Amino acid sequence: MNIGEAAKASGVSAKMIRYYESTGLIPAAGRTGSGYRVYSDTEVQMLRFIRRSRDLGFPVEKIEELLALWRDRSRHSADVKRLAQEQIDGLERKIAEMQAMKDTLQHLADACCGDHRPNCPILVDLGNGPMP
Amino acid sequence: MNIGEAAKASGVSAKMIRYYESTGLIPAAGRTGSGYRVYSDTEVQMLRFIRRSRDLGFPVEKIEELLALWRDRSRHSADVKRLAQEQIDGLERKIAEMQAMKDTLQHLADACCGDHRPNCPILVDLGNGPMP
DNA sequence: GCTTGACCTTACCATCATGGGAAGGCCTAT
DNA sequence: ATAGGCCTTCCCATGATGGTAAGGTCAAGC
Repeated sequence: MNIGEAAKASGVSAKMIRYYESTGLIPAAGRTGSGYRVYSDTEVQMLRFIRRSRDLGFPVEKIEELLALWRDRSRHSADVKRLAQEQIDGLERKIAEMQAMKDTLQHLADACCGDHRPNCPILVDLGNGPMP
Repeated sequence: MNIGEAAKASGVSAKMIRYYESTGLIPAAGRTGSGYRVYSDTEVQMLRFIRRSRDLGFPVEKIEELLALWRDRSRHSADVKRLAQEQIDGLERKIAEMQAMKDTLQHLADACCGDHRPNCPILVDLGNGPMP
């Protein structure tokens, strides 16, 4: 399989496959005589693992740890669960932060009549609102 | 007021004030004879407006529009409300996305016993889970 | 065997908002 | 006068991804 086929099969773009190789997240792929990268099913599975982990929001740094555990047949599932829980907690924090922004904005937007007049509580808040 | 004082008074770091000036988000500040930037209360208020807008998640690009409306005394509040609503919608989308990630992870973590054994449904999912 | 088009390679640039640091100048209090 | 704290500009880094350009390769059709 060349890089384009591996990309289609894994859902990771060719560009990103090369990037992951350059940063050491995945080992350097084999090459044909003319320099094309070659991928086996095993390597494609690893790429799918990475893709799925990215889809769940794990940063590449954490995926490195996940991959190490994946390969380690004597891993403790507690270590995997801990990484997952940390990710859940991080998501929770970001969600709460964005929900707070959204609530504030919704409150302001509700108070704005949104017509042709210049009068606007949203702008008033942005100009005079609470300081950090 | 010099840049350090303006930073303290507005909550925007000196670094970012210079950056906003370099990108044209704010007009170039006046200078003392020796080249120090000088800020008036009006300019500090504009910086606070920016800071508050950033805290509500607006990208700088949108803040440019908000600032223009802020200065425009014949604005239509409908335009402000539209910007706010777009921001609310964007936040909503990101929240939903992250909530879906979190739910999936929670489900997987709940199924992982998290002990010393290597057996782990989280890794199984990452390796074989749904394709994009 | 030659052309064509699709693919591969590397290398560089851009994003977006922010921080870090270096090298050098200015200002104020002692 | 000197020390330390502020200012200036300039350059680099982040994180994950996309774009583009210049050049090599492969496979299919003629």
